[in-house]
Formats: sequence, structure tokens, C-alpha cells
Amino acid sequence: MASLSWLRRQAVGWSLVRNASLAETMDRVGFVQADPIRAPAPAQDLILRQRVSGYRAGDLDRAYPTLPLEEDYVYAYGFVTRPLRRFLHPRPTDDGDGPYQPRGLAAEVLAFVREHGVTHPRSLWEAFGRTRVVNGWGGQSAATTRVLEELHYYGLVRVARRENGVRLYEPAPPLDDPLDVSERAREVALLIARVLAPVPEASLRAALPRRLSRAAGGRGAVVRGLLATGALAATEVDGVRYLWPVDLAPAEGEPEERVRLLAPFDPVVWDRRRFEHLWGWAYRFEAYTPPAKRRLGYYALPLLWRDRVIGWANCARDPEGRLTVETGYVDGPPKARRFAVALGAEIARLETFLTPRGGRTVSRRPVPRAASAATPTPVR
DNA sequence: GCTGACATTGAGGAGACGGA
DNA sequence: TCCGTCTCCTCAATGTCAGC
Repeated sequence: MASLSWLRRQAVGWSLVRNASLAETMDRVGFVQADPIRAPAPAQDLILRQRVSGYRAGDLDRAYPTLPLEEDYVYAYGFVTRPLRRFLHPRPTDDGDGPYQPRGLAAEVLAFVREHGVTHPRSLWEAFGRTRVVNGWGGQSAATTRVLEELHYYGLVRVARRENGVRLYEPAPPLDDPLDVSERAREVALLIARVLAPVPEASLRAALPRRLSRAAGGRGAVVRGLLATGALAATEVDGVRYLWPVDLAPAEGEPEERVRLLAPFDPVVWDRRRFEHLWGWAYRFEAYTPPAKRRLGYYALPLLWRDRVIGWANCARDPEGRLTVETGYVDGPPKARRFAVALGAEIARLETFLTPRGGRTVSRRPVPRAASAATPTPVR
């Protein structure tokens, strides 16, 4: 019979597997969410450092052009393995009226990219001007950049590489023989279920691509189909139904005695519904919260001890370039000395991860500090 | 209760540019 | 040449509300 502790064990054990290489890890996980905020490093790097031996910040960007990877949107924006492209594309349009057809500026920009090859967004300014449009976050972006994003979303261009975080696009190869839409929806659902396993059924449904699922009979039908064929296993704990791909073998034994500072978008903590059920408190990502209303910090990293998320940490560089790590705890820090040792080891690993390859460590000594942030309300 | 639509919120880094 | 300023790019998560 499954229990909350069993779920915690699987949530950590299934996700935080360590592989020798980046390619091996990407093959196993299939998808890694991206976020550009560097506090102290982009989310994709913070996620991969927990899963790839010897990983350093920026390794993914450096390896991307040589690995069979794509940037794409699954349940969030991130990096996927290339074989998944045929499940994600062609994307249905919102009106359901046939495949996406670029018009106007989009058609002109697509023609430009097809003619010139790898294209920096800035190089479009000369040809198409610098008209500004409101972006999805209320800010302003170049109209041509927004069009590139649209063409990328619909699979007509791909990200060739990044320069200082800026995406350079090139024409995407055409899709051979598009697959049946129901098969695509099932494969995407299985991918998401694997990344987030064990995942509450409601969370899995909410994460499925809306238009693709609708074309396949609806989100509920996609999940029911996977359960009916035995591709997904299920159990219920506290009235919450959890699902996972049936080929995942349950993790056995005691959780590793280790502290991990996770990315806000790490699969272990991504689903806030599951987070509150498994660990009994509400973690919130507050980069988009007004400073006066923040309780955990601008970019609080969930702090995992063994198989429990017991607090959070904010990392920054002080004026001398030293890494500062400010921790906070829901119920105070564990008293055991081995916790303090494990936290120190994690901070040292973080410092190494942030050190450029072939470069020198910016700071000699990390500076851990206790947080004075308000304690979040436990979930009842 | 579920779903979808919609509004709201910001920091870090790079490059261009102009003045000292 | 240096430095300060400005502009641009990067990214979803979250809460609320309406409709079913």
C-alpha cells in the first residue's frame, strides 16, 4: 500500500538519478525546463547540476550545437531530445483550422531566415525596422523577435545556438510523415508523466498541451487511454490519485544523506500541488512577486535534505564577488551535525559548479548565513 | 470542482552609444 | 580609452474570475 513517505521516496529517487554525461542525462529525462534568471545560474543549469557528474554552469549551451537537442515548448519552455520533435509538431492552431500558415511579417521573417541561415534577432532590425510590441509579460519586445518566437513555436525555425543567452534561429527541417495526433498526445503525456513522476492526475492533466489534447479527444481521454492500456500505473494517497509510467521501478532503501539546493523549476518541486502534499508547506517562486510581498526571496532555491524539502536558500555574490548563501527553514534547521556538514558540502559543490571551466574561482570561501525571512505557513 | 482566459509582476547581463 | 547610461533580451508563475 502506497503512503506519503513512499511517494516522497519515489519523487526524489526517480528524478535525481546521476548520469556520467550530459547526453546520457538528456536521453533519460527527455526534457529540461529553461529560465534565464541567473540567481546564481539559469534554471536549466541548476537542474542539470543535480543529474550530471561534474556539470558546470553553461555546459548545456556549449554542448547544444553538437548534441541531438532542440529548444521547444512541452509543459514549459526548455530543452528536449530531438526525437521528441515529431510528437510536438505540427502544433494545432487555436482555431483548429488546418496547419499554421505564417502571414505578413511572419512570412517575411521566415523567408529571411531561409535565405540567410543562422539569424541573430538583431540582424532583423535593419531589414524590418524596430517596431515594439507588448510581450507576454507586459514589457516591450521587438516585433521581429516576437515573430521568431511564433515561427519557433510552430516548428518552422529552430534554435541553432545561443550567444550570451540570445537565441539564434535557423530554418527547421521539414517533418517526415506527421504521426497520428492521438499517438502524439499519448507520447507527450507519457513524457510529462515521466518527468514529474509520481504526478497527481489533476496536475498531469493540467500540464498536457491544450490544443494537441483537444484534437486527441481531450486531456481526460488522453490520460484514461494511457491507464487503460497499462502504460501508466496509479495509486491513491490521502484521496489524491498519483500516476507514473509503469516501467519506472520503485526506488528501494534509505534516501541519500545529502543536501541539494534545487532550481525553482526542478521536476522534484515543479508541481506546487504535489509539493504541498508531500512536504506540507507552500513553496512559491517569487521573482515575479513585488519585493514588499516576498516571503522566501527573489529566487529561493528549495532545500532538499534526504527526501524532504525542509527550507530554501537564496544565493548571490557580495560586492567582493564571494558567493553568499542565505538559508531559511520551515521548522528550523536540523540539529544533527551531519546536516551542517552536508549543507557545507552542497555549497562547496555549488561554488565549483559556478566556476568557469578553465577559470579561477571568484571567491575562496562561500558565506552561509541564516535567513531572517518570515516562515511560510504550513499547509494543512 | 474543473478549465480556460486574463492581468500582473522584475532582475541580470550584454551591447550600443555618448561624453569626459 | 574609460565609464555611465540606456536599451534590449531572457524567461512563467500566480491569483482571480467566469463559465460549465
